[in-house]
Amino acid sequence: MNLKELSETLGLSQTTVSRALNGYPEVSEATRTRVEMAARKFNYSPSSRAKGLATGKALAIGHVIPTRSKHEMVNPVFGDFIAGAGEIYAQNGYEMILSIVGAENDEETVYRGMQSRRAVDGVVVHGPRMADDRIPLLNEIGLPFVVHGRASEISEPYEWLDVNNKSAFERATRFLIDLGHRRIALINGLEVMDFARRRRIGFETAFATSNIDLDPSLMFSEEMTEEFGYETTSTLLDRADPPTAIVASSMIIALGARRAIEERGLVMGKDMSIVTHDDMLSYLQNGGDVPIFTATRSSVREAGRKAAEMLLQKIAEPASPPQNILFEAELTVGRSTGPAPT
Amino acid sequence: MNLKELSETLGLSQTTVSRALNGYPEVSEATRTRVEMAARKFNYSPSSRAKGLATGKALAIGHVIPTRSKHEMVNPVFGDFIAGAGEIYAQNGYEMILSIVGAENDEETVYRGMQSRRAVDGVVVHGPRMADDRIPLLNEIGLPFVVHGRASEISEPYEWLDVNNKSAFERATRFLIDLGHRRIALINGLEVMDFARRRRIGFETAFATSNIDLDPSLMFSEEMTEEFGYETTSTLLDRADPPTAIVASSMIIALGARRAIEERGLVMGKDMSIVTHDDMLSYLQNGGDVPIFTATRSSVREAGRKAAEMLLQKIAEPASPPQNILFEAELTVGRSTGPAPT
DNA sequence: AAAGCTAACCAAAGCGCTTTGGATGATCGA
DNA sequence: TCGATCATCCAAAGCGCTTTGGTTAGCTTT
Repeated sequence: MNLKELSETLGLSQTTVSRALNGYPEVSEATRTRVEMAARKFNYSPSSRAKGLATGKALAIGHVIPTRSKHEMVNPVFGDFIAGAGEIYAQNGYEMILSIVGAENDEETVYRGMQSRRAVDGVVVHGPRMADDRIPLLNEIGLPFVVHGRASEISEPYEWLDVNNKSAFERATRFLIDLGHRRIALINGLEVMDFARRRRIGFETAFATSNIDLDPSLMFSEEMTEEFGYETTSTLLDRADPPTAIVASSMIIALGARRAIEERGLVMGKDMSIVTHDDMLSYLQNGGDVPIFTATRSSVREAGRKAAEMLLQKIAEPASPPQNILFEAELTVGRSTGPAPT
Repeated sequence: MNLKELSETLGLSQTTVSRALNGYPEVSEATRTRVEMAARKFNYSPSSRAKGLATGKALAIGHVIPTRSKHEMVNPVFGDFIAGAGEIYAQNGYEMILSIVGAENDEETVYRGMQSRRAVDGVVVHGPRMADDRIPLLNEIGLPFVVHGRASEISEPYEWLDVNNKSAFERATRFLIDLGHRRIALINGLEVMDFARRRRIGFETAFATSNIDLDPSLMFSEEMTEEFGYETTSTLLDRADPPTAIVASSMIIALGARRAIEERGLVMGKDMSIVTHDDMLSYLQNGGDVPIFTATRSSVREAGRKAAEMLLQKIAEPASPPQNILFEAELTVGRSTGPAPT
């Protein structure tokens, strides 16, 4: 069923039917309801391609997911993020177009392609890296975008929302210091990723402001897998001078760390304290009345919702100045931390 | 830059330019290369909406992700699956449209909407349930689809690809039985999900064919979270008659189980054996020279690739009979299993 | 009662592409 | 040399919508 057929069935012009369906005022209420009933009855919805062509809008948002790391890893955070964003798109009649891109040089092609094919009205940039070249690119080609995270070393203005990674990790570290810990390890994500760098800086700042020396050999940076958490913690525990606490950059890492700890018959929160960042993923709930892990938490699903809202607003008002939102993570105390063993 | 402008720049008709770009023969090689160069130079690609309107194809595939479970959980498997599918779409000039749907009654609306808006040429059905009503629906409205998994109790033919869950779990269970285990627990996903039921049947079959009684109080079925694996295993270990082995339905569950085991100072593979199903997710590698977990493994990313290929082929040849593919999982032995303690 | 409004509708153009149905000149067979 | 065949190219229609620029009939004004 298309517009023409529907309007013929109703004995009306396409114009009137279109206007009735789109809520224009120059249509009597009587005919409007008549049209709406018919549309429902025949299960008519306007072809999105035709509508897009006529209006010049794509009514779609692109999400480009980079997987250019060693293992072509799809960041587990991503599922929950787009679930959040998807809610907002659905409410506003937008579609979500996903593009998974592996090799580095393809990235520019994908964005330019989306733009020149007019496939999307805007994009969400995932996993920003330091000095990320996607930001100047998108600004240049004039495709509206919002970044989930930030890119250091980029001075031009752009729209982003981020967790305050630095302050979160500074507070997490200080929390451990206050518990008497002095040798604290950081098991972080890859430092090409902007968030990882900010977290390290937060970690270092806590030491600096507490006038405690930090041992650089306790800082690790790799892709955030369970294996990495396990291996690193194992190595740490086998050292002559193991740390008494660990700050981990993700639940997955923390799970690996816990495995190494418990494998040795040690007790988390007693022999070794852990604070982790928790993205509050739906299948990795840090649950219980008292959470397992002490964690800096910030819902990535909520971030997805917010990012989508920002982008839709930017598209509606392209001239408005770029918005920036900084979430503050909350530090929730669980059972994985305790005073430093004496 | 659009077709009209490009053709004017070249001093050619739109027809010729279009044909040159789409590889039609009635264009001289000389002009074809001239056109291609110009297209590249001006970064021209045809508007996907206009192209879609003109050809009647959407050049897009829909993925509808249900999250109607308790925690609105996004199945972690899904990220890797679409990464696989995305590769194939990219190679064939298709776009992937994602729709996350929460409430049950919305599901039909989403599919019908995609169909009547002509937004997609086909869809991939995720997470099939028993007697899944999406299958008759899609057959009825004539939207090409392929199911990742199967739906029992549905007799009409449809296109699917699946892991042989029954045989995998039967083999896993028999493997434990051969090691001398008699009391074996099953920690499974929700049984509304078709795969979970098939796995239980495989589990039961192994017992039946070995003439061993199985204790129904050792079978558990819930959403597959780390917490569920942990709580269930904890309860099991605290029983007077704990099992000596566990068959787990996902790595996430297995991680929870391991936590419960090691928390009690027990050793996995000695005091308690675990076999898990491993979807080979990129961030949950069951790595090492000898894998940590003995597992039935089957790459969900590969499944995504295959599903995409099947669907594109179905779209190209709608009249062809539905294809069905059954992957056989491999059983790889890791360190989580050993002979039953005497 | 004529002029002016307004409410309600409509015909047709246009969005950017593909495709049908020619047109044109060059080449070829006889 | 002349019609036939090819190789190239093109004008225009059509995909399904929105939107511009009307028209028409019924009411107010004065």
